[in-house]
Amino acid sequence: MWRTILIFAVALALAVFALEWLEYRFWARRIGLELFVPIVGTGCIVLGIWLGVRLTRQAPAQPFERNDRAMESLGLTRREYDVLQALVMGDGNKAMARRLGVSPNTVKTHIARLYDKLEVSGRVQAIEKARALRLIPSRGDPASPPRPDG
Amino acid sequence: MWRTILIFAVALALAVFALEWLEYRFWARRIGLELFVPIVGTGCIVLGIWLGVRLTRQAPAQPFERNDRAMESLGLTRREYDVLQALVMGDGNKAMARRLGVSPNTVKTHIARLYDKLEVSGRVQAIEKARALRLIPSRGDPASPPRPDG
DNA sequence: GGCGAAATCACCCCGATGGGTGACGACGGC
DNA sequence: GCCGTCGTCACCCATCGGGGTGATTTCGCC
Repeated sequence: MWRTILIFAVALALAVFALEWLEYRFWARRIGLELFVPIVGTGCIVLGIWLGVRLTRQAPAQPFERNDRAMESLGLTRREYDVLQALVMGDGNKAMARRLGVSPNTVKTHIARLYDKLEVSGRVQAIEKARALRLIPSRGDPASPPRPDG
Repeated sequence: MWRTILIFAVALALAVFALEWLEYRFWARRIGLELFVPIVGTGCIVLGIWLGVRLTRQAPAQPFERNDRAMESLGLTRREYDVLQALVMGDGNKAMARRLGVSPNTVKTHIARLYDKLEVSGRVQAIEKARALRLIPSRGDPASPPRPDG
């Protein structure tokens, strides 16, 4: 909000200086006030629209960043995060085991720890909570950028 | 885009009429051009910002409309949609039965039909597909407006 | 070398879940 | 009246999923 006001003030000052630079008094007498004021108004409206668009567009284009703060506060390990991602695919434990190249029993262990740390019971709730904590992207989120740690 | 231009033109015309109504020539002479033009400019910039905000904020805030076309092409019945909604909550069959006021066996029947129609197997996949078809809102979607048949 | 965390796997138990079949009442359309 | 759909419920059965315990290996760290 304060940023908005600041930028607005700066833009206004710039506009005034620009008008001064254009010797607006001369032009106002030359072409007449009836034409000059609408011209200035048009320019200011365009400037305002640009400002408004500029200031309000920022939220929609976030490409999903994993909430690492929540990651470590929960103490999620690498492997638990792996099974979380496999969980989202709708895999059964057996399919997850194949995907991760481990035994189904191992998958079960990781899932149990995952439920424990997320304080949920059941796959659906786990996915729901993981999305709420932004550990994994929600439907419609843009593709996540590649990250060095995987 | 055309709507933008139209609204812009209308707003500009309104501004001109407003200035006319205020007898701007009188005021321009009265308080001086150096003050009058910035005042008009300020007003126009505010108007422009309002327009810009107004015009750009509507695409991201679509309040989720259920895809009724998919609903009927799948042939989902009322009750099947009910269990779908309960499914999203992460309920077990027993909890769903309590929520809907029917027997767990009935819930199982509806769920089986639901899986059949959605061509999935398992709760997670069902929710995923339902979201993809926009039968139910995704995480982060605004609350759905009340619907007479909903 | 010792320690702890992480990862792996096995086993048990039992309730939950998915798949299938059959049945009954209600309701609307022909 | 007959038929199809919907909603409801019951039963069987096989598998899956969640909870718990215990064990081993691997790895980094002190």
